[in-house]
Amino acid sequence: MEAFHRIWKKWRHLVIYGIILGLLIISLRLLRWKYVIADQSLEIYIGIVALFFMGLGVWVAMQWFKPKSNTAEETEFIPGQEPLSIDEKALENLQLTQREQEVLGLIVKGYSNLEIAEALHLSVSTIKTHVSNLYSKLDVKRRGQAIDKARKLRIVE
Amino acid sequence: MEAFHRIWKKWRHLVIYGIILGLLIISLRLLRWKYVIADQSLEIYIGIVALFFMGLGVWVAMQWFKPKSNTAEETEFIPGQEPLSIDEKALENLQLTQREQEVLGLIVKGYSNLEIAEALHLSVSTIKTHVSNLYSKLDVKRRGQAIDKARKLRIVE
DNA sequence: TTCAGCTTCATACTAAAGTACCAAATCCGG
DNA sequence: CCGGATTTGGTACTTTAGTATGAAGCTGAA
Repeated sequence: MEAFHRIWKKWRHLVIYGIILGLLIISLRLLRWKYVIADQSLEIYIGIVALFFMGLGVWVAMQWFKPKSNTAEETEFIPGQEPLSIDEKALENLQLTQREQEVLGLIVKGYSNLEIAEALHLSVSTIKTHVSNLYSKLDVKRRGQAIDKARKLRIVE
Repeated sequence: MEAFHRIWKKWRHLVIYGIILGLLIISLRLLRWKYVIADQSLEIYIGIVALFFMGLGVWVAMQWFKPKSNTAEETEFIPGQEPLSIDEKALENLQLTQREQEVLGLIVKGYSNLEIAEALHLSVSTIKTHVSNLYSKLDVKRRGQAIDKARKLRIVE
């Protein structure tokens, strides 16, 4: 069972592709089957195909958008610092993760945990986890302190 | 009931898209009744439907992952104004009392109600009263919003 | 493959914040 | 002196915020 789990983890995507191909073939066969079956069945098959391809479209888009993580890390840094720009060095020193920076950005805008969760499509529990870790790294105890510190360190807009 | 509410809040967009999808399918069926499609072009017809719905799926996913636009009100930025000074006019318009201004000043510094009470030699009850009145005048619901609004209105340092 | 770090989510709890309503003392202008 | 606004404080309650802990999946590097 353990071996199966590992194999599944590694070849999951290939299996999904296989299932998709299988479904495609099946749908095509069903379409042929339609020639022998009553006409009204065709509507159902078209609906199935439409649903399936819409789901496929969603999945494809998710694959396209999700792994689109940091490709633009390099920010040109001109010695003469802009007084209103973000202090990249301070940001690096804090070792904040991507999510923590996102959450911090919304906290500064006055979002509640629930609003942050909805904006990022996450659960409130997750937000609380990020917020707690954030406070540890910022060495603060409360939201207001975090906002104040983030502004003083110029790690948010 | 509470759980249902949370789930609804999170997935309501998907539900709406599902309804739209259903309407589209119905319209397709109606189209088929009006324009009889020759058997030879059935495969093409199916292909078009598949492509269309896959595109629709991609679009839905894009909507789903699209970051929410920030509708927060921005302060008018008049060139002649000093960007770092306190906006006295905005302050007057709010009709904040002396105490409320003091409390607001400490709130934006990250003070808790208890800390504010100690700093001003007052009880926490009193601070809560001032804070509540403050929120009413600022038209906000939470501490973070008050901080954000106070900064945007430039009524604090 | 293994492992550390990141992300996600849950439960259970405590602490802080916030609301609603009330009431008393003070201050200040008419 | 009266009355409105301010200031102070309380009780009771609901809502958010925050902590602690555990668990699981994923990813990238060793």
